[in-house]
Amino acid sequence: MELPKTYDPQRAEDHWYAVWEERGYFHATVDAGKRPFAIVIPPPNVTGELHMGHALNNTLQDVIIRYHRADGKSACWFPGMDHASIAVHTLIERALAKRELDDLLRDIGFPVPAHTQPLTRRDLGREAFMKLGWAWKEKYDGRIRQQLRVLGCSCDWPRERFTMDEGLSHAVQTVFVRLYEEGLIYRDTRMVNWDVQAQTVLSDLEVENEENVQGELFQFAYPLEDGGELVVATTRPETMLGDTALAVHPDDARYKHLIGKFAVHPFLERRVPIIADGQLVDPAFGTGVVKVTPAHDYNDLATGKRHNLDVISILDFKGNANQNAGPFAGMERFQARRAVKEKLEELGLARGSKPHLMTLPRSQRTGTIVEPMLTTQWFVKMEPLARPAIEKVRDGSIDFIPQEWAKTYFHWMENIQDWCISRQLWWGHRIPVWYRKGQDPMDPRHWHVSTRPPDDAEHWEQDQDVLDTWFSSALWPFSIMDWPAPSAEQKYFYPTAFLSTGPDIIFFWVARMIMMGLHFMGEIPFRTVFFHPIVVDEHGKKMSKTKGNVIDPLTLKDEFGIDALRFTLVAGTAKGKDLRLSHSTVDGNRKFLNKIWNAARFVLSNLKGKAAPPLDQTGPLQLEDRWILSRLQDAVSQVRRALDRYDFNLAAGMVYSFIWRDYCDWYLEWVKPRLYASGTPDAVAQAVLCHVFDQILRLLHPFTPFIAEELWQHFPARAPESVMVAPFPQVQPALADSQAEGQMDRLQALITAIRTLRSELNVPPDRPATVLIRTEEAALEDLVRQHAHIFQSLAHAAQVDIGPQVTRPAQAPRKVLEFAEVFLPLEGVVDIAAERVRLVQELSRVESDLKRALLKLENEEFLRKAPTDVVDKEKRKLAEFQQMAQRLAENLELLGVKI
RNA sequence: GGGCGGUUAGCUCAGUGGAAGAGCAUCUGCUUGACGUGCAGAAGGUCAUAGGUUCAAGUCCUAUACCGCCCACCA
Repeated sequence: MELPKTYDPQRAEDHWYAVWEERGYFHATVDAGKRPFAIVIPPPNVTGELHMGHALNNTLQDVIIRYHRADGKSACWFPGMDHASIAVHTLIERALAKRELDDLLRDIGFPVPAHTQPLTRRDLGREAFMKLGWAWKEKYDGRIRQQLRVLGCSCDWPRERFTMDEGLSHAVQTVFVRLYEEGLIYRDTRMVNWDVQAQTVLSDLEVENEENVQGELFQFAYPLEDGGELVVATTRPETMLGDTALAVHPDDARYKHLIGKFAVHPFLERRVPIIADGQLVDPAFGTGVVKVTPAHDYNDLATGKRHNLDVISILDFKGNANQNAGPFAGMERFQARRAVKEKLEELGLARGSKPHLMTLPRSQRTGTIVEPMLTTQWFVKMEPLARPAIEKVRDGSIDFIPQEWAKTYFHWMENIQDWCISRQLWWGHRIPVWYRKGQDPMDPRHWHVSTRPPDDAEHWEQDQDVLDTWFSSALWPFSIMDWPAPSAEQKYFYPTAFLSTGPDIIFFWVARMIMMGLHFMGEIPFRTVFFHPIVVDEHGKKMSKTKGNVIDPLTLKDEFGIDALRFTLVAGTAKGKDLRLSHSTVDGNRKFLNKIWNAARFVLSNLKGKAAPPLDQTGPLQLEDRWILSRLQDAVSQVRRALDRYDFNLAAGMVYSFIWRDYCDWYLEWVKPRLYASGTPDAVAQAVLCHVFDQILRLLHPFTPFIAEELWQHFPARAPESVMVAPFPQVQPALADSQAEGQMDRLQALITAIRTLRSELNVPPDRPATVLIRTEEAALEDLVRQHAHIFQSLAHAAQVDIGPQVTRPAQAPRKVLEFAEVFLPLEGVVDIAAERVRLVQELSRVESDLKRALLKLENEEFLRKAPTDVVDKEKRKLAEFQQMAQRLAENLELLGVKI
């Protein structure tokens, strides 16, 4: 039963998770006798690696779910994973190109070519690619699952779902069909963001703008039909191959006479009209002439529509110049740009260039520069969905924490654009639309939109595209509960209680879940959304692979234990602040866990292997017993309050300070004499020690479940059989004892004063001394007399003389408190000069406080306008300061200082 | 170009309009029989700046500066 001297996390962590899971502690059922509390996990990408952000987010969810489970609710954490359509595509295609997937390809029976050339998804074909996707998924999804277990996440594993499961796919199709039938899904040809590498469209959100890129504004001249030239400026010279107009401002005197005339395209057989457009053209920018390329620019397309211009696309879907590019056809887009510039130079049409700061749109996944491209896609009309979703956050039905994110949400939702949901990919939910062969695919009369293929399938062709990954994510809170079929889970667990996620996906995911939940369930998907902080390194820099400052959670587990990491993450989760993580902070919390471990050793060694009797069956409580029990009530109430408000850092901080400061530093030290002094340990002290420690383990369990369980199991007569099923502590008002706290405060202040004197004067702590305490308070006198033994054990006071009659020794270190003066008469250790300096400093501090209080109380406005309790408090303070100042002055006089 | 945060001790952060706080780190003592992964004590702050509201401002308001993050199709 003897515990080792230090805590070894590895053993406990490897052992307990399996036990908990096997006993079914993570499983929650629909139970009318309990209140529900559900969390749905933000499904990790199936091919992903668990990084620090996951560790944080899942730890926070685990803390909350364990807390509510222990508090008697049917607490269900729904786990699952996301198929991550485009992310998986990118990974697989990259691996195919490097020929890293040959083994997997053989596994699925694909004839792997003998050569070692890069492979693409098109080499495989759709069917083989899907097989490969599933094989990939099977290979990697276990890794995530395992990593969540290592973190201690108490997920209800039998409920695990995958976004491409049959059931969830059915939910996706159902939603698509219903939205289509409601007119909220439509097909349209418009300009979209095109990723030339993945060769698919992207939604606006999947485009990341790289700011302040140094580019150039290139100028060149268009020859005019009637002679002369018009100089334009552009950052993308190659698009001139698709120019179908030159635009000037209608009021621009320089060009007014040219409106309606034509320029001649330098390379292509084309007359380019000169048009007037006040919307497009800012006369002050560049040359005041804009080349118009409707096929490759949003503004130009709008201009083209206003003026009925031709739309000539010059790029294919791979980003190469197409047949419309004349002599440049076949060139890669940037090669074409260089070639066009060279050609213009050659023809003497180049008119120089200027450096130009610009913003480059890049694909979130592939990093490639996104091309605006005119294509046909499926869209969701968002505005009608957004309206009720805005309302539910505005009226407080859904809480955002921190609140500030609501503003971001409103801003986006109120300006919401339609959502492009089709993707030219294979891995994902195929769009449930069939087009009748031989008919116009743009004509809805020849469409079959249904969760099931048409009966005469041979006459139809299904849409080739899949849906945006986030389309299925948006349904997650109810699709995992078997929707559209009815289920007891939906009735019981929906709306879920809590969603924790990163603020980076507020639009991608949170907003869309709210919209879809309201639309299809008629009810919000969750009551609270918690946006966790970004984990940054110790210098406040974002962790990134390229910076090389990434900290791997599993490495930290090996080094410090997962509980230490968990506690660090929770303690660092302050609202609105980044979470700075460093090895040293985790190490600090490892020390905290070791401290708890040793407190347990102490308690255990004093129980002598027997269970302590319950509190109410022992004798009367001592002051310190009443005090620690009272402090416990405060800790329990504050931890609960903090967790209820999702103030994670405050909850962890409270646990930390109660255990270390109150329980270990004061209480354990205080009761030692009761345990050691006489032959038999004091049963009351044992009972209190044990009771409080039992409560500590329960408080600790949501944060650091492994060490909590390991210690729980070491206690004799533990009940119940696991800390996981032990009820979370509740406040017992009867144990709150402000009198005990007040008395302990005074005793502690006196003890601290003696220690300070010793320390400042380098009196060895073990050198016994007589302590003199001068006070006018009779009650304090009694209190101190009763606890003389404590002054002995905690302050090495051989003897304590107390009372109003105590005389101030002239040659003794002294400390002045609000309610007493403490003297430590020790021969040969007094440095009178230093003593004077200290007292003078203290006096000046007190006097400045005194002055401030006096000024306030002399202010008639204050007396008239401030509430009476504030005025009374100020008066009390003034009296205290006056008394302290007087005592200090007297003591100084005794040391020969004239005031 | 808009919007949103943040700025309190060396670091990480609390802080309800009514005496500026904690934990790390630092310094000084301590092999006190749970723990040196520890104990005790100390030092350390014009609460970013400037105005304003108030009897009273770290806290509320307005600007400014710096840092960070979003959103936006300016050639």
